[in-house]
Amino acid sequence: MPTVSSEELAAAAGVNSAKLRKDFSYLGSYGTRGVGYDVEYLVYQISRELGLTQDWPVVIVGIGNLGAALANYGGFASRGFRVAALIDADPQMAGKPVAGIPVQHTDELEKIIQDDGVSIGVIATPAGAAQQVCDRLVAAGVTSILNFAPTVLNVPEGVDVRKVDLSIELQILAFHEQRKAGEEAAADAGAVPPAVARKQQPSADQGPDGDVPAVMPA
Amino acid sequence: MPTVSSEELAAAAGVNSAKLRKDFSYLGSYGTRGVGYDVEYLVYQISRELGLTQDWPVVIVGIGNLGAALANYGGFASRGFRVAALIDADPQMAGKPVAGIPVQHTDELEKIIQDDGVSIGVIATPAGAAQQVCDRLVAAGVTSILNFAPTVLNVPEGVDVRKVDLSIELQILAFHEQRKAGEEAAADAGAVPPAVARKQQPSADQGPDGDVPAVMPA
DNA sequence: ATGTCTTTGTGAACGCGTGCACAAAGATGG
DNA sequence: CCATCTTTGTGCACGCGTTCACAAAGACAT
Repeated sequence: MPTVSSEELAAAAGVNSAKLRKDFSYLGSYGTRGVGYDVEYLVYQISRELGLTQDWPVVIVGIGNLGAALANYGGFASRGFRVAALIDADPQMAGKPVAGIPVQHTDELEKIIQDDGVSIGVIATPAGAAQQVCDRLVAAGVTSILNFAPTVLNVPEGVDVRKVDLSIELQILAFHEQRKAGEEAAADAGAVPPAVARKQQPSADQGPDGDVPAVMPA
Repeated sequence: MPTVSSEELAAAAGVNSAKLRKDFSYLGSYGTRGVGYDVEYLVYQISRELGLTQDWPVVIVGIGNLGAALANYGGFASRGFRVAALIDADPQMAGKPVAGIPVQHTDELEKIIQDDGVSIGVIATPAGAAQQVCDRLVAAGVTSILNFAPTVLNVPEGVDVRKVDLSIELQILAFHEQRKAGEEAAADAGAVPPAVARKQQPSADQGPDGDVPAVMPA
């Protein structure tokens, strides 16, 4: 029976082994003292907890460059996601296959969602259309939305929205870049405030978004 | 002179006003007691600190659907980013304009980076090509890389890498979705461990990635 | 000038997650 | 069956960020 110790896993992931064990302990006692964790069993338990064993049908609305890129993205299937439908407002797109899936017109949106029991929607439309699409998704029964449009969406209670702003990642890189450049100049007495000064961790940890202030101008 | 109080800003951003003031204080004392912050001045100071006032030339390597989507993305220009070049390995792409910018062949990579003094590179290639592209970017002088390919990149010390995995965001939504569905069933005595149980904050805070365990199987 | 009122900037307390360190558990060998 | 060795699971302490609460500062009216 192939096993791993928390120490091995921690080293591979670049985290502390105690933290890893404590995290696992929240899922239950799946390890064997003196031996470690049964790899196969552990993978199954974590997969189950994260929802990877379930089938998640998703719809992608807005089949422009980004929508097409998402439809072609290979990483979804292996994580339990299934592209149930591609939807676009342009009648010209209707029927045209993208990533092997025929694009359907926005008129079909409600029907698709209800028929397939879709609870997760991806919005890759222009900013102007996002809120409207969002409202229709929610009305049709979607309760989780991944938003790529540069707009803040208003949703009723109980609906989750995650916003992906591609420029924010660049922003963070530029922020560090700037700091690299000004490092010598700013080296004199505390010119760099503590909360902003810390650079990334020694280990491979890109630390969510933490090193950049939360508020920023449009 | 248009001003805002920390209280107003905090309410708009959904954060605590004290935290906001403390954050601002790291940048300096830009407020006026009894009045608030001069909007224009504050925006300028924050922009400058974040590097928005600088010009950041970036190159995008790999002009598939995703690369094209990035090239067309409007949010870059307003944040100080300028697409210096689009690069692709396919000779067929060379010269073809995407988002008004002609695509150049990978052979030109080093020259472009050095000529334009590019320090930020975006990798939107297939996974197989990513490390190779990365190495060339770094060798040519790039010190910050935004990686969309589903691979972990190896880079020398001093080079920043941020990885964007589009499926992780879906993962997080599915995780919450699963919890919503199983909520009634799991309502009995502590079936949901504390660290995993907490849902999103009362205020509009999608909280980086915090509510999902850091380690997960491939 | 003096007083009042608003809002900042920050010292201090609180809370939470991380890491340490160790006892308990189980495997393995004699 | 006992001793030893490995590795888990976790109580506890530390550190850091968030929040509270208030004194200081400045605007504005009288």
